[in-house]
Amino acid sequence: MRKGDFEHYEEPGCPTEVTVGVIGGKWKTLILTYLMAGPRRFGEISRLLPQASKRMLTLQLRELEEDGVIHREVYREVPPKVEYSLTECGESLKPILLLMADWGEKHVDSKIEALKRR
Amino acid sequence: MRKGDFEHYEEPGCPTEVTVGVIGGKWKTLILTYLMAGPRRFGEISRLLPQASKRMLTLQLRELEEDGVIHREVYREVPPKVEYSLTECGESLKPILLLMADWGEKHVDSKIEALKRR
DNA sequence: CAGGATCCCTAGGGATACTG
DNA sequence: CAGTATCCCTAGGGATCCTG
Repeated sequence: MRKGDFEHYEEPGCPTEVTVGVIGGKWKTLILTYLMAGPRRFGEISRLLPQASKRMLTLQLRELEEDGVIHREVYREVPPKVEYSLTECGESLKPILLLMADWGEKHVDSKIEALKRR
Repeated sequence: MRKGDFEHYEEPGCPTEVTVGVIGGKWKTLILTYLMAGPRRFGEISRLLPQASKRMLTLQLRELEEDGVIHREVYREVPPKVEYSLTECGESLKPILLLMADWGEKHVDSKIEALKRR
């Protein structure tokens, strides 16, 4: 089991915990958002998220894969090529991801103000 | 500015980053979800999230407050009483929170299976 | 009751080097 | 290109004690 992650699933708790467990990682929501537009190669995702190291990106992608929301397709070529895409389960997250993009767009200004205040 | 948090807001990036910045903390989504039902006292939230220490809860609540999604009402009584509630801005997150609860409910079983596999 | 302040530790994650 | 493997460090967070 992933450490600290949903360790008490015997007790129901709140269903939201499940969703947070899947998309709650540091970069996961952003990765999934970018994948909504279609499959992306590792390097593309890396360039879209310059703040995330390749190491972290790999780890987050592995967990998303384990949770069944993204698919990893390896093309055995030289040089190697790997494409990540949303699974059907991942597609079912679209409504959430789209609402999050909407909300962010509407509140970007006040968030920037909040950050400057600190 | 909060460390590591949206440090490059000069460059637009993805709007979703804003939303993740606000609700992306370890316990924030859960806190907000519980507050949807109405105001809650600190102790109540703490009991709803036994895994979170009081210290962490306080920190997360402060950030949610700074971001303007929750309101902190202090009743000057003995013993002290503090109630947290969603602001109007926080209420606007409801559609997202409700979708997340839905998604979690539908995928709780497969998530448990994924966890057992590890 | 609802935190604030300190001390302290570990595991999350960066940097670098290497490989199929 | 798309990772994996190591080393290494720091800051995130637990535990404890204190207070308005």
